[in-house]
Amino acid sequence: MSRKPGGSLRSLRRSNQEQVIALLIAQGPLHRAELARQADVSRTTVSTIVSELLARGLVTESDEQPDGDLDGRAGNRLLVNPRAAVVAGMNHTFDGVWVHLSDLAAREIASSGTTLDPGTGPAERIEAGASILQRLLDSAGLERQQVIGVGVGVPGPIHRETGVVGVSLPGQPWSHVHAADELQQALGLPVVVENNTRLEGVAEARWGAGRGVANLLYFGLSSGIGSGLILDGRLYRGAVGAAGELGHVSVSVDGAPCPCGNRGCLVLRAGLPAVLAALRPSFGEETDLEEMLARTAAGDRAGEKVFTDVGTVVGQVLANLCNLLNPERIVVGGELSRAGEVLLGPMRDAIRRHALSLVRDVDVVPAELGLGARVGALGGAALVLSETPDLAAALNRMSGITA
Amino acid sequence: MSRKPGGSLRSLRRSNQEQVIALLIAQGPLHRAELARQADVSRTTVSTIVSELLARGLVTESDEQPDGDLDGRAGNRLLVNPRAAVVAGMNHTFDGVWVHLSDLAAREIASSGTTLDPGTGPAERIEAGASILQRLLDSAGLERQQVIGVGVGVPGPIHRETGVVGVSLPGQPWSHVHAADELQQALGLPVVVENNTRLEGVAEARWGAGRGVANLLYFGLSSGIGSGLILDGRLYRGAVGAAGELGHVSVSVDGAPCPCGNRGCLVLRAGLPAVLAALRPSFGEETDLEEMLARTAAGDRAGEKVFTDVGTVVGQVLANLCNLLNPERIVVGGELSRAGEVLLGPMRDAIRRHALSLVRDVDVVPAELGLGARVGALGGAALVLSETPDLAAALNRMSGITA
DNA sequence: GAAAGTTCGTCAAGACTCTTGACGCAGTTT
DNA sequence: AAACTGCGTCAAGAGTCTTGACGAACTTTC
Repeated sequence: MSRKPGGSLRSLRRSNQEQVIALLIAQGPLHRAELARQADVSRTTVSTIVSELLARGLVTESDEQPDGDLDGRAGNRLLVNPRAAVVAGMNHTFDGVWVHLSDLAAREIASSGTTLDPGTGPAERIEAGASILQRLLDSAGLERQQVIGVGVGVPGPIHRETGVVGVSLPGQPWSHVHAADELQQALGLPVVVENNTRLEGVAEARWGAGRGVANLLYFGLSSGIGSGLILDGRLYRGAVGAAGELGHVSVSVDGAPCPCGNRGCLVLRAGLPAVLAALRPSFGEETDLEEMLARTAAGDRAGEKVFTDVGTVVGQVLANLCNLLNPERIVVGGELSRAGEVLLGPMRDAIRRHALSLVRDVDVVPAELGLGARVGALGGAALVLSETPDLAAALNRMSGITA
Repeated sequence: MSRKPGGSLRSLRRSNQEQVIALLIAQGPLHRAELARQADVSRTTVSTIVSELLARGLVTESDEQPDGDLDGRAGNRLLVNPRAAVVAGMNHTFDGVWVHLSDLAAREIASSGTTLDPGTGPAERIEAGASILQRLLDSAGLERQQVIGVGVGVPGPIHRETGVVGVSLPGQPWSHVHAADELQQALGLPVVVENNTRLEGVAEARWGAGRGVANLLYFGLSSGIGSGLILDGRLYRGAVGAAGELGHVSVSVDGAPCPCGNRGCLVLRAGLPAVLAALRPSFGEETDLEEMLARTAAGDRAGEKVFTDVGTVVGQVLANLCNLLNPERIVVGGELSRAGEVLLGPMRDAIRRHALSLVRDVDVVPAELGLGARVGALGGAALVLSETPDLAAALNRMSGITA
């Protein structure tokens, strides 16, 4: 099925090493006797394994005292060396690129980004990302080989097999770029390429409004409308990696024609340009989104009306989606999500009205991690953490720490 | 993460046993040297493991000659004893109950069913299923303990945690029955309860029109409209087990009101009663579905029109669904699927028109396994096969064969 | 038809890993 | 201070796998 579990005696040893590492990653500081109990091996065996891992620098001995709540001698607590191996996320948006470094326990090590001119080409963007990554690694005193993988976000749909970015809007820098290959070459590290919006969903699922939820829909409401589906705890991509394109779900069969070829697409009703167009008549051409949101929140009737309409139409789509996927929670992100309850309220109402009673008991909550390229970079790191089949094995393959 | 892979020396042995069993289940007859190569252990070790498994009756030595295509001595080929462990499926429909017995290599051992009066209550239905199962076991010379699990289909949605059947239509026998508990007690075996339609999807995914497809939508078009989602190779259930209720997806926001509370539900346009109502004016009250389908297939224009309309409306829903889930294939089953191309053609057209170009490259094919309770019973067995985390381990837990 | 070549299955000896039981140590309770 | 509890390590022993060798069975070549 998976990796060979047994095999020779040597692999038994390796397997036990990995189990010790996995326990330390998952549960933090533990002492040898506790490891022995949980791994169901003798304390002696744990001792020999731990001493080897200590020698290789993969784990370290913690000197904190564990607030002894039991009798007897307190054990020497061990933890995975946070410097032994890390994961990275890198998110390319239209504005720029952000890079995030995390340890295996999902704690931030470093995070940084830069803005880029809209005209910047993909090669230059990749270069910028690579140099930020290198800078973060240097400042943390880490070697390249200690990066288990990089989760990279780019705009647009990504073909699952080939890693090529498809076209969503014409004129965007990444169209038809073989992103997986180019990034792999530029970074010299294992790379997973994903859509920005999906990565935001992955980030919310691990650190944000979707913590601990197995079936989660992240709904990104911005100039485009995309989504990230976390189903049974894992990111769902679809056959060619195009799952979650909610913007072109049709909300009225004979609605306005959309550049995509379909009619009545949701994005024509609820995308940022459409919403701005609906707000302008009441607020004037000069007002920016920020202020329109503020005035709507303060009670502006015209603004409320616009967001009620948007929330209702989105809620109708979400109701159908609840019938189909029965998610436990829907996390709403993207620029428009800053409208808050004036948008989420009507969404909840529409779901309550249109979804089956069995599935309508779904949380609809705003995203927690904010906006911008950083969120997707968090998601990239989270994706590597969740999709590396065995983090412990990956860590165990690290030969040792040089420093 | 999963089962402890290493542990003591004893568990190393067990782990190697399980790997040998897993190879034999997955690849059929193999000889010892081949097992040794694939399991990456020495031939000596395989020999000792195999001799123990032979003694316990879990594997048998095949006497067929393997058509030696290589030099050298031919090995004695081994195979899992088909009598060592089996899985069962049991499908309760409105008409009756069907039971299916399969070995671990997914080969049919026995299959049988009976019809039941529509007024029959759940307890009696369970009793009928249990006695058929017992009869099949007896005729195959199998003990109860050799059944790894039973996948049971019942009509209506099933709550994931509690196993209680929810209400879809009033007056159906299973409403509010705690199916999981009652079946478990009656059968005295591990039970997984699922919705009929989902099990049909699972059956098509393993043996029918969805073989080898990781992302599959089974679309059941009958008096109700349900679906089974196979996502990344596994049955998707949703947060409370209600995923896939496509019948009450709304196709027009201000359509006719539906008993479910929503408006414009798909089932009001494409469910069997609605289709029959649309066909009657042209074919008369006395004609049955069978004949109407035959005459439509023979070129009846009025019939064609009805199925074109149904296919188009369904296709519009499926197009949205393709945008959301990007499935690789859609398998259409249920009674109405017998209409064939006159229904599937318009579905394909609608998908081509309304879905994004990235996702519209989806196969739309008819179900292959036919209709009736038997298909769901096949699916029940398939579900146990696919959801038993480690079949080899389950088999290895069998103490030995009595006969 | 015999000899050489290839591969299978098994045996005995040796290597490696884990466990058992004992001991000293560190901290808590009496 | 003494007793108690639990941690970490050591030495001896048990268990599993591997190595290298052998005879057996089948194919190819002379």
